[in-house]
Amino acid sequence: MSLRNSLTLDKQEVTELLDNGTPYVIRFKMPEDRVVEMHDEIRGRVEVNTQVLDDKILFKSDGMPTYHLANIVDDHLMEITYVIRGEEWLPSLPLHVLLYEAFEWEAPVFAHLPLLLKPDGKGKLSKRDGDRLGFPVFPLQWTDPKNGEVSLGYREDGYFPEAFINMLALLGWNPGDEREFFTLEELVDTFSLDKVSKSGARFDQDKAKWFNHHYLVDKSNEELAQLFRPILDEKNINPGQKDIPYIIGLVKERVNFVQELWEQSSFFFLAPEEYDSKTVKKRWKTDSFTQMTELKNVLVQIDEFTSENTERTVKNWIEQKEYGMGMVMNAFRLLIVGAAKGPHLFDIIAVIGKEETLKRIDLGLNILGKKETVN
RNA sequence: GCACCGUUCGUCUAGUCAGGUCAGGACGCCAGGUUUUCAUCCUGGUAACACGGGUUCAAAUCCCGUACGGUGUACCA
Repeated sequence: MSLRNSLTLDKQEVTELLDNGTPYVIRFKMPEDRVVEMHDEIRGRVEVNTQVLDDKILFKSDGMPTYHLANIVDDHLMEITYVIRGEEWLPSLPLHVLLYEAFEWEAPVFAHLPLLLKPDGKGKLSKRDGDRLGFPVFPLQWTDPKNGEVSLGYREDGYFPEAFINMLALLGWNPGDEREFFTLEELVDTFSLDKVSKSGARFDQDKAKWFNHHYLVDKSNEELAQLFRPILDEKNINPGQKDIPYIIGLVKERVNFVQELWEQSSFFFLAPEEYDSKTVKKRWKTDSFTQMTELKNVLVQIDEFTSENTERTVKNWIEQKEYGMGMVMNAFRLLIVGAAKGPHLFDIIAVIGKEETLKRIDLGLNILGKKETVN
């Protein structure tokens, strides 16, 4: 089967068709049998025989150039020296090289980057995979102007720009040593095409989270407090005199994202509304009611309600009474936090203050009551 | 189908060009330690050279083949 064009038609037919305004395209006449030698910065020498290439369309029937032509002309005019693009363009490279050659233009250096693969299964990552698996594939949230479809973005998911960039840079590239944290500036200095790997890289959400955790912990408490404040507003929390940066400092190592800060710090602002049933079962024992009642009396007498002071006093009391440290502290934590989580308990009660601490003990004592028997 | 590209722990990868330490690191996972809880943190562990030939004293590394995978094969980019 051959093309019906100026090469296969005789001159008169061609003129006739042209005069009649018959739509036509302009193609690149591919050399018959030639081995095109190309160089890719990442893959090295690549060869392909023109026999397997067809006469590509350069101008569409509407007169507009195709990507292939426009790309070469545009890059040449802009004096582009490096073309760095995804591996899916590699099969088009011979055409592009031949086009530069036909124009007698100097071709730029080409580098074809490995593809980002979907986390499960095979194939390159697509927007649909993100929607399906619940993670973003775009750096920023994006709305398709055509159909209004919204795609998730890493920024909107709570990833820091520096964490995202760091994570992405290491997908398909590495510095050749064991460093793995890079600022943008360091990447600019360190990145080189010859360290780019050839095979596709699968995105790993766990590692992305780990990067974010690293950068989050690295940020100052003040900066994180600024980011956390809108969340408090949203929850209608009035922090009063509470030192938000200090609180952030106590909990930031336990989270990967700013938005997770709330569930790790809500008890600094609100008394428990319910008590985690598993923790109750495990930590609220027969003696707990009595011990907590006694503890309350101990705490009432402390004037300087600092972390160090309450800790010393409470521990002395526990030793004196020969109660179990774990026994008392876990029950105490349950009353203050409502669950078996959170930072150093004495730090927590120092923040919420003596009055609130006593209130929460009363509240818990009322709700949990006295456990009569051990089952 | 054809062409091109690729293939080291579950994942990201070092090592391959200039063959020669029990194949190294990180994430994850597991165990132990620290701790009043959870998390962090520390220590340890788990786990890979796709397969088959060849070259060589010696192959993850060089050569050939096979398998598998990816991409491309649009008047898209």
